[in-house]
Amino acid sequence: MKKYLNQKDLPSLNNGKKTAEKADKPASFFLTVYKIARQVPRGRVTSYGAIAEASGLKITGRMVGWAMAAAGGAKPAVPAHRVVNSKGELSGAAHFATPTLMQELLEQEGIEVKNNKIINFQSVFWNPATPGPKKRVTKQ
DNA sequence: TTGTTGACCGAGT
DNA sequence: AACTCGGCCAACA
Repeated sequence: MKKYLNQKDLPSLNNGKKTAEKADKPASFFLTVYKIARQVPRGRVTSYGAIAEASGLKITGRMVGWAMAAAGGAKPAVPAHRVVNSKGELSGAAHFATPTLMQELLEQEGIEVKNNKIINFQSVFWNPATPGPKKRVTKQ
């Protein structure tokens, strides 16, 4: 599998001018996804779908996962280990340097992982769409 | 160029 | 409870 070492190597970015016909839209959702992922605080996690939703772009969790797969060498680093699926499972663990690395990183941040799944997922979940106080539910 | 495949997700069978 | 399916975008074969 091909790996991207840094942003310059990413496909379809601004310099690629392929998808950048309009200026009011990002040329690629990669950067948007990375930006959101980097806001996840230490000791908290979010989900692929939540990032997709918060991006405001028409992308789905699948695309976020794909972006994460390419995030390996991105600078600044993307805390991809803090992104799990909607059930709190470490579905991306296999993509790390070692199959156990993702879990180890999470445990270092005080997150309990058992059976490839986060314990107390609900309480450590961090929603990028509502990062602040959890009042105000502007959902339509 | 067309078709298949994802670190997904929720709704429908 | 297990399974399929549509939606999304880009990369491969």
